[in-house]
Amino acid sequence: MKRLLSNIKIQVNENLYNKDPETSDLGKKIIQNSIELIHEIGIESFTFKKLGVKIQSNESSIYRYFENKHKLLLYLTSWYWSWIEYQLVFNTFNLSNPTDKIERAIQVFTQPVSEDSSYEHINEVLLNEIIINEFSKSYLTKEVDHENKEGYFSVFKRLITRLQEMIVEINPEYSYPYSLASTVLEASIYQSFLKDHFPSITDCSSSEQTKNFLLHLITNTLKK
Amino acid sequence: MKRLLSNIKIQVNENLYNKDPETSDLGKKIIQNSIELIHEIGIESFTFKKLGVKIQSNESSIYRYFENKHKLLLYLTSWYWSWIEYQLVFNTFNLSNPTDKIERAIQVFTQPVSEDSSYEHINEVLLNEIIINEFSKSYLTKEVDHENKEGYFSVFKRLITRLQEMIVEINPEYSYPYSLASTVLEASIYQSFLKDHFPSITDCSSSEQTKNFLLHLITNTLKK
Amino acid sequence: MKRLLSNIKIQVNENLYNKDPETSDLGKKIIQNSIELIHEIGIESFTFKKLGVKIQSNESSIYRYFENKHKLLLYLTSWYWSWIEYQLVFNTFNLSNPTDKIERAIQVFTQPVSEDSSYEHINEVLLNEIIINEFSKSYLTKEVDHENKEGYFSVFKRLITRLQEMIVEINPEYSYPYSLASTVLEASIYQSFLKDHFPSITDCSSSEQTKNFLLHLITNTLKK
Amino acid sequence: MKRLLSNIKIQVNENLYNKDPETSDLGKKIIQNSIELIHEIGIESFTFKKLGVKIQSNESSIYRYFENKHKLLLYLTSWYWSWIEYQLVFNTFNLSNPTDKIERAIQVFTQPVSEDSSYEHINEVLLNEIIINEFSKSYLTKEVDHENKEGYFSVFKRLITRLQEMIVEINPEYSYPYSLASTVLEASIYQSFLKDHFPSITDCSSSEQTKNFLLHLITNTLKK
DNA sequence: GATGAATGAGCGTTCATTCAT
DNA sequence: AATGAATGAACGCTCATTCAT
Repeated sequence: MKRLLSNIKIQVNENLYNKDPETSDLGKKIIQNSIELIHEIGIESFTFKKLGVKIQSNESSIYRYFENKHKLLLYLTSWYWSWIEYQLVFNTFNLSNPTDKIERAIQVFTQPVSEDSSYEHINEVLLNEIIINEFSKSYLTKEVDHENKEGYFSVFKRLITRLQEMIVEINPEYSYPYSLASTVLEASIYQSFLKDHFPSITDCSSSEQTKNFLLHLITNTLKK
Repeated sequence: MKRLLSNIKIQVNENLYNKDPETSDLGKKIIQNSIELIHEIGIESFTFKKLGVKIQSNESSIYRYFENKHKLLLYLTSWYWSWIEYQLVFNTFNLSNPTDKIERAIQVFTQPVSEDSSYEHINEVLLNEIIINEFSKSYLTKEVDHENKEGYFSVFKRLITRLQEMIVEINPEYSYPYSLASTVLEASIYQSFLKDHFPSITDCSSSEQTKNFLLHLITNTLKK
Repeated sequence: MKRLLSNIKIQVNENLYNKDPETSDLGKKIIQNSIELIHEIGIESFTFKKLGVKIQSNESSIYRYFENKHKLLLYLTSWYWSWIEYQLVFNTFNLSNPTDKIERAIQVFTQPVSEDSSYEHINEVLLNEIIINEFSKSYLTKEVDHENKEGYFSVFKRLITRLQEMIVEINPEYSYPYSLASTVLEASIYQSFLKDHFPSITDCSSSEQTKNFLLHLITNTLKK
Repeated sequence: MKRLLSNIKIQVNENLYNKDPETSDLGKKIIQNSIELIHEIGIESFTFKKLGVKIQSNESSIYRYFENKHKLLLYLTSWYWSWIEYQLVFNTFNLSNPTDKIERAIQVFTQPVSEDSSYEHINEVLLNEIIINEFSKSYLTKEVDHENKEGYFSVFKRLITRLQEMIVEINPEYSYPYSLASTVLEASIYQSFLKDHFPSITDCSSSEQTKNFLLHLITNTLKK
């Protein structure tokens, strides 16, 4: 057992915000309402102006917390992946059988999200849908390399590394553990999107099916 | 052998443009330069204004061809997938062995793109990179369902269906042929992105490796 | 009996058009459809582009007939007033009693317009509503003095002069025959607008009432 | 004596502005300069861009006050009619003779406007000319019914109602008090326009004459 | 004569952001 | 710390018009 849960309080790279939104009511209001608003209108249409109207506060107040909407999106996605990592570690802790571990991991990635009462101002269900619809936009930018160096994606990469480690445990000789891990995590998001918008090119019409699809994929691929 | 090559001249859904850019010099100039410009600065920063400057023409002239930059992106991605479909069909034509077919298919998806001299005004190499960086933004929008109904993504879906058919040929009992097909095509793009920007979470540092990774994944998954 | 009907064929100041729309099918189509379109969307939203779409012809073709939409509006309003003048002269011809004449005149101005089959491509009913809604915009411009010199409003002024002459016939000593004439003609349009949009500040809810209101106004005012 | 002066501070329907221009220096500057600019170039040519240049401020700042130029025009005309109403009430207050009242009313409508020092940033002389040239455009639109419901024309309608009440006082049996009131107010504007641009169809070459014309018209019309 | 293509100019608006309080 | 006001910049688009055929 190596690293253990470094983020119990769900920490997020502190360069993603000017002022930690967790430290004030306005900050929490910003987080809560930005999740609702981005979910509702999409990140392209989302503006600090509109968020300001929603929280009945001037847009300039939001700038005290986040430099721009892109940083806010990075904050939200980082929080999400941190929260998922927490669940992954928690759920695979103490399991010795590598296959059981992988199964649990896939379960964490594919099971329907339900609200986590520990974080009152965060609606994890909506946040999950934001991940599905907006996460890739957070790295498909011209600034990705710079932002990667700043560590804005480190939680996400650590999550994939954890999955890769489980893969290696099953088959240490497999040549593409990282690629398999990243493909599986991406697929868990992607199939979810297809289910809702392009059902004709997916067989996963439930999270159960997605889980089975990915589990079968991963275990078969790793068979020696 | 069912459908044969329906798009030799690379046809694109005609609702994606106001006026077919293939029918005039200005139109071709728009295509050629938009590929270069989107590749260079990304779709977010890309505007008709900037394109107008680049082609030394007023942005209003571009509106004669495309309603907005989103439609232009859809045009370019549709063109790309149509071109890939052409290669897929061409390369798998007359092959009787299903495994050979799949191998060829994966090769088409993963091999480095080289310029196709048949389409002078289109730089397929740049276009491929646009697909990697921008394709997902073309459907991750609030309008996706409406645009899907309009048929803007039909080429892409048909391509996945072709791959799915090959998968079924290999193992007719496999439960997730569509999901496997869509996952593999998405992975071919995704791993390409990771190679360039997040090398720490992929093992594919060459197209050869991506091909082997996906081929191994697909064949192992389909083993009975 | 002085001037008689100078415009049997409803002539319009020839500087209002580049090419007489009466002389070709396209020209008549332009007139007919511009009346429908201006009536439907108002002169502000009306453009040659939209008219071009409606008549399935390029906007540039319309420029061969009219310099711009303002000239077209002037053409239509001139035509209308010419047509009204024709009816006025026709209806008051041979009447010797000045009071009868005035009554007929008011009737011409206030009675509901019905289509005149002599002019197939012109819908007089719609044109009348255009007058009500758009006529004042044709002269409330910075170019009014220049356009007045060009004679673009001469039909309208001649019409008022005809009414003024009738007023003088009734009471040659009345000091404001022109002002009374112009006020009455304007009121006939204005009350019509109020009836439809500001009913709380008019008592004329029918053309009959408008006629009586104006007739009473004019005759009482002229009483010695 | 019924209602008394409800607008001493010249109130305007608050839906006509985003932010009350009276509450800041920039707001007053906008009002003052928009009056000058609309007077100079007309409402068609008037744009927020040009106004921005004139007040050396960005056009976007003007949007903080007014949604668009049409709303600004409605604001100015509402202000004007409110100011006229104020004068009407003030001048007819305490008069018991109905004929005297009407005379005063007509005088208010026709006398040359002179600057009112109480409102420093408003040039009433120019504003009066704007009314003459642009007021009708404020209601001759496709949105008039909706805007009427919003109450944008209530001051104007109240003014006409006041005049109508005076008319009824003189002759309670007269059938068209509203139409007479609206005709007279409209005529006071219209004759003013004719005087400047179509002198051949008016006899009113001075405000004195306009007053006499209207006074004679109204009193004769109301004679039993 | 009629049309299709192209274009310059500018409109109305929004955005992200800064400044002053 | 939070906010209201102000702003520069640019976006997406339409308009009126001209040119070449």
